[in-house]
Amino acid sequence: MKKIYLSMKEKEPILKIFADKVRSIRMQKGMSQEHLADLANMHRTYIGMIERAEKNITLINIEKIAKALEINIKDLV
Amino acid sequence: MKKIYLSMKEKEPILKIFADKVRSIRMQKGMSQEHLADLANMHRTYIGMIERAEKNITLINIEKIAKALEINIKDLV
DNA sequence: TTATGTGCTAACTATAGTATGTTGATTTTA
DNA sequence: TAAAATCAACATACTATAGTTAGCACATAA
Repeated sequence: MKKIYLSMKEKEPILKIFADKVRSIRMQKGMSQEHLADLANMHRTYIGMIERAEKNITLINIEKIAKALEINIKDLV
Repeated sequence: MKKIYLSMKEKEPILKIFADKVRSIRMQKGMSQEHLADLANMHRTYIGMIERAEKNITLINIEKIAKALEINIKDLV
């Protein structure tokens, strides 16, 4: 039997808000997804998934991204 | 072979901060873990784990707890 | 063309989320 | 004060999904 992986296809509003903030702040800083990923010690494609609101990110990773973007966590939620 | 479940034994600072905020706001409102769990549509023991900083909570659940406590997400992070 | 940036599928491993049950401490009430 | 009820810690253990990665497609730029 084939497993199906949807992972957040329906785009929870809170994830969409988070996603948009990450993307807009990253672009403001002229940073590529890959560069942000390196700074946050994450994988390029994971940042992509976050910015497409496809993953329900955990608090520890929210903090990692905030640090990489040099902003306060509060400004991401 | 026996599986070992440690789940966040080392208490990440960010989780501890979150945990303490949930607990203090919950107690300020004279609410039991069980009552908060009901309001947030979660299990009693899960709230306990969060308040002991044993789980790396996801953004959707952060929002659920904030709503149950009638506060802004920003005040939890 | 070659390099850079992103989207997207797929698949795997680690762990978050859910739940049951026991213990012990404190509070309430009979 | 004994019993009953309430509250929370903690040990398991299962299932769902977050986290990580490889690889291909398709732009646009240089």
